[in-house]
Amino acid sequence: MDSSDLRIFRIVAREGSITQAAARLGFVQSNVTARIKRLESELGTTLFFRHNRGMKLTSTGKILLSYADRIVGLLEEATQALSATLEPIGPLMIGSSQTIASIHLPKLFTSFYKQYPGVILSVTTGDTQTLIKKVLDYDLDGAFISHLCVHPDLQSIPCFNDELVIVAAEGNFDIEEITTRPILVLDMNCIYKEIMEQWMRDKTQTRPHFIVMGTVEAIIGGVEAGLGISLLPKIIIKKNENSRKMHIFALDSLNYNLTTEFIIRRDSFVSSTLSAFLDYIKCVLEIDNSPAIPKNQG
Amino acid sequence: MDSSDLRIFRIVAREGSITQAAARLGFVQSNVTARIKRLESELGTTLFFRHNRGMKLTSTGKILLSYADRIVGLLEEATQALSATLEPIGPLMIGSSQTIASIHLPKLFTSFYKQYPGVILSVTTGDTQTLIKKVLDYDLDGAFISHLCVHPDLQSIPCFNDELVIVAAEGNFDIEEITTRPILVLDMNCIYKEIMEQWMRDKTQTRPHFIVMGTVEAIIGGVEAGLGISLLPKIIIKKNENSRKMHIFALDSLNYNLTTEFIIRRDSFVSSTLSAFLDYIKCVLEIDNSPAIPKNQG
DNA sequence: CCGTTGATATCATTATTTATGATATGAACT
DNA sequence: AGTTCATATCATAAATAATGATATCAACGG
Repeated sequence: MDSSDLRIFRIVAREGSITQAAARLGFVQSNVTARIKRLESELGTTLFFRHNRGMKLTSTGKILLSYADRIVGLLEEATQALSATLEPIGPLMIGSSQTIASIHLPKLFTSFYKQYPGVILSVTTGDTQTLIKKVLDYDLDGAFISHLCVHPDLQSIPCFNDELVIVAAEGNFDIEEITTRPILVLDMNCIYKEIMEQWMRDKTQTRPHFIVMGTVEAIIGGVEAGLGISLLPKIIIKKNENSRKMHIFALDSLNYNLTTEFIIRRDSFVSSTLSAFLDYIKCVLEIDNSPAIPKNQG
Repeated sequence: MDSSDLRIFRIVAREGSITQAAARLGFVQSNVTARIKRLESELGTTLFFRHNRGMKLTSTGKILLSYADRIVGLLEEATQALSATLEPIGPLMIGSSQTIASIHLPKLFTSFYKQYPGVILSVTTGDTQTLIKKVLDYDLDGAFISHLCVHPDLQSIPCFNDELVIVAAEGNFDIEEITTRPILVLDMNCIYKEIMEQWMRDKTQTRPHFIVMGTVEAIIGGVEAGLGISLLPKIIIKKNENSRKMHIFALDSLNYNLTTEFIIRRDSFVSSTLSAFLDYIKCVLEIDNSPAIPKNQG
């Protein structure tokens, strides 16, 4: 039994006539007759009494009519409910730390854009405080930040979990030695600087010397050239491991992993583009967190 | 949007994979892909995020899934509910007065039998009291009687409404004269005798003389031969008006019309054959009572 | 008695829709 | 680079639905 059968059945039941129903449906009479007969034989019951003035529902038919009404009603309601949700079109302003922008966003944005080609994406990089302010000021729809954010007007979705490693120039294998080197950071507010500061405090008595490099690429270049050491997501190094001349030290502290979360305003109107983006990142995260490919149901 | 689309959609949503869903449905993967894509384009929304491990519902898709579950559930429930109602097969014992049996039952039984060829119909004629007793004794499933029946164990459905007329031999046009004639009746308990008795009491002072003829055809023959007068449903006379040599007098009393009702036991199990028959006569009555062929809805 | 009307049923044919099979594409993992 | 495991595409085959012509059947009217 199919909903198209029920649609036809309903009209026949209401019109009390196959001919009338066919006219109403824009079908030929024989087709409607055949559909009704097929429905009856499929269900193994008589749905109509045939008489020379048309068709009249049997009690079985009346039962089916009540189901048919509910089913067709739900189908229409569903169509209504879904056609209301329009495909997202328009700008979507996302903020991000530089590291996240270079590690995670290219892939994420590529697949998101493939799904929603009408969305005009733009990424603004900056330090955590700047990004939070822009989100609060409605300059950004949302931002990826690596601090835990507890602002009352913001809500956050944990997104990425990156292993952080200390990197040093090739040949610098002595962890004690490298702690004396300057530390290359993006800016004076970045989370990597804070973590390094904390770590150095625990490890050594000396106050670390920071050099602000401005971009991730500049930091990597500086490390390779032996200017200093730095703290970076492991994945950034692994990506082009072969072409890089760096040594990796595992960071043996509690801040070994860095969680990045996506923040949005708690109150504001959620645009269709942002809504789609939120959906999308939630979906991607579920996939990435899923333990393995579930093999089941033979 | 069709229920078959929803059935496929549901499996894909649950399996999280078109390939798996196709396997489960016994379809080829490309078909499922096409159906889902068509559904999406028909609704104008994206129902799934595609990723390299399969498909994941969007929030729009989740909404549709909840509708799909309800719709498919109702379809299954309907199938269940209807397949339980078996086609009636077996004997159906009906009682009837002779007049009703000859006027109404041939047509009624013909069309009923056409609808339910598995039902083995049988008619028992008799007077009202005998029929009532047989129904109460479970010897008959039901009976057409022309008395108002108020027995506590019986319920009744009004069925036919027949105009009664007094008939006399051709040439007997004087109403005063014919009241002196004997009255031909089926039996001493029949309703026609009672009505005539009442009418004669109002009309004349003389006590009427009744002759029991046993069958309707015998009465008609007796009237034609000038043996006496009788009271019969007008339709019986009209049926073969041309071939009969009788005169019709309208009965000018309150019993002008005779109502026939179908009685059944109130309590007993209603067999599928009886249930179908009840349904059927209710339907036929609605048709006959309907004022005209309803013309509507352009 | 016979033809007309107004309904459903049947059936061969056509049109449309659905399913298939082969192949392309694409991302992740090795 | 190659393998694996997904979805997407496309020409074609198979199944299903719609059509048009015709049959049937009961009621009605002349």
